[in-house]
Amino acid sequence: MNLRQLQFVLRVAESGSFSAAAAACNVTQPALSNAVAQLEEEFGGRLFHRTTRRVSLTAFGQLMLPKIAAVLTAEAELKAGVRGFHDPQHLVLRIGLSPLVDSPRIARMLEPYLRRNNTVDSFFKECFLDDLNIRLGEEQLDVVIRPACTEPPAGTVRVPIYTEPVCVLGTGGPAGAPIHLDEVAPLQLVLGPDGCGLGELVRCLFAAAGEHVLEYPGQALSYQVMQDWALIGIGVALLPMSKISHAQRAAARPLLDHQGKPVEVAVEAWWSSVAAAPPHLAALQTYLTDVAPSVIAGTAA
Amino acid sequence: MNLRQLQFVLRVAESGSFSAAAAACNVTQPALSNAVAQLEEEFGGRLFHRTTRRVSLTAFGQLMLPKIAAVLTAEAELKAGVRGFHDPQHLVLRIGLSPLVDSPRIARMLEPYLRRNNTVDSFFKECFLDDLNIRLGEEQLDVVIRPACTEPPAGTVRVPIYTEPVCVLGTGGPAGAPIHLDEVAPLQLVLGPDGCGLGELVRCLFAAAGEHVLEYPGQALSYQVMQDWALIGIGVALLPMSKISHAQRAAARPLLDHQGKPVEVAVEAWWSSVAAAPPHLAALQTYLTDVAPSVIAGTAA
DNA sequence: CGCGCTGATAGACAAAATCTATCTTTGAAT
DNA sequence: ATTCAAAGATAGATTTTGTCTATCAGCGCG
Repeated sequence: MNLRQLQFVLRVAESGSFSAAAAACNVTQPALSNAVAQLEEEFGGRLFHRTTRRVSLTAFGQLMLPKIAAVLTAEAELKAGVRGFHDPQHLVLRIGLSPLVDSPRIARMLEPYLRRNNTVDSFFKECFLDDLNIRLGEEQLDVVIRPACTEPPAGTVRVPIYTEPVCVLGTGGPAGAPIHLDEVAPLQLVLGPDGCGLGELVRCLFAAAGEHVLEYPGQALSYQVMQDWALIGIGVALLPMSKISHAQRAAARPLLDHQGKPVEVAVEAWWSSVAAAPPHLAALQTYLTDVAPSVIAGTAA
Repeated sequence: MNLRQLQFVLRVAESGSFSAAAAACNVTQPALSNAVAQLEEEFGGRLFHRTTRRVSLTAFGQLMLPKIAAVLTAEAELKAGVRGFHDPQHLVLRIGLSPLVDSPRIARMLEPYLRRNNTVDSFFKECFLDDLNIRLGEEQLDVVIRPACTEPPAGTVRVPIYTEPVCVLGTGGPAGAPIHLDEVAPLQLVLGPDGCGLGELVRCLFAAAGEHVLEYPGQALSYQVMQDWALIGIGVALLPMSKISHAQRAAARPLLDHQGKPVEVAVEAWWSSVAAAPPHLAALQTYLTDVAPSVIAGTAA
């Protein structure tokens, strides 16, 4: 038994003719004839009385026809469900954010997309990096925006969104003056909440420069606490500019790497390339790839 | 799409393994693997997440699985009809279920009946409440099992089957601790697929308590999605305990009404008192009335 | 009694499904 | 960290299935 045979039977019953049914199904008459005969063999009984002039349902056929139709209806509902999934009436966009990312900037970046797609409800969820990956994998989130410090799992698309300078607080040196990595390395570092990406970022940075990280044993529970600790001299804090409170921005010193270039944190959007993407998500992905960077940079409306 | 592919998908979902499913279907693993991949291509999205250690349904797969099962059930009914035509001893029992009911529990409840009446082939159909009523009226279903939230149409027999507690997810409060309706009322509610009975139930509940329902404008397409949304904080989800995934049962908080009593969903069996009942259906009706509640309660063998 | 219409049959060909063999990935155990 | 085993993916060969064209056979009509 297969769906095609059932379809053929239904069409023959509708049209009362094998030839007409074949034409309606875009197959030749022998193909349809064979298929029906094969099904009848499997069922152990004829579904149709055939004369060369007239085709009619047998008693058996009359009994089976509603059941055959039920199978095809269920198939149609399945197909409709597939289509409905790709074209849902209600559109939700679930965005996961690392605590490290500058969420106002992301909101600004998404504004044109959300304005154009005004039926889309967006929802932001801030979580640690591991959690972001898990939720992306489990399809609880559609897009994740996070620092680019590690490789994504296989089947992940990554698109750069923006970069911002990493600054140092608590060195005691001249406010706002750039500072080299090797000047920071001997100082004790105040680390932030683990898993947010900042710790990894700093460790990567130091490893790349061949420096050792001197970590303060305590762990600050928020970026604000890191700044407070840096202020009272427990150690120095490394933070992206956007996470430094306005009161202290002036004091923050841009970090330079061993080549004298500003150290930046690169923020990317990640999403799964294997999950089915309904149109509003596909549109978002295109938007993030093509438009978003220029919006962030301020070179587009 | 063909029936074989659908069968494969169902078996993979059941067994959680491509290899095991292949063995169960008497094909080699690559054959099954290809067939599923081909269906996924046709559907435009993955049905399963695969690692070499674990296979799990995607969100898309979770939505499509009931529809796939519906096609295969319809096919099985057709086959049963074919058998029944050739062998009138062969009897069919068609049971409609609201998505809200705990189908494993129903299967357990029916087991003694089916063991005693072993010439009866039973079929379960999951449909929305409206659909259940229509199909009962049209005699496409013999019995319907559904929540008791509305009055049945005239000429319907109703028999209580079981009740189960309604729980709340996503409140952020202490895991497992009972929570009052008036604590839930101010929170935004994530609603489930419309027509399944849950929405009606919740609205009845709140109306009875004189509370207003604050609905999240989006509509989750499955109970799993409701839980996902509750988990990421979009709102709180009200669900019968049996529909909460095992991983989250511990976190679920039993709902209490304004009198401090646990809120329960009452599940009933409905059938038409006017339709002629062949002996195997009459026996079922007696069984449901006299024996089933004690089987469910565990007070009978 | 042939004629025309319709469905069945036959053989060739093309498409698909399945098989065996092998590779790759992943999660766990050492 | 490294290794190992189990599970799914991939490749190429083979078989099966489905469809086509061409033709035959039966029924009803003039």
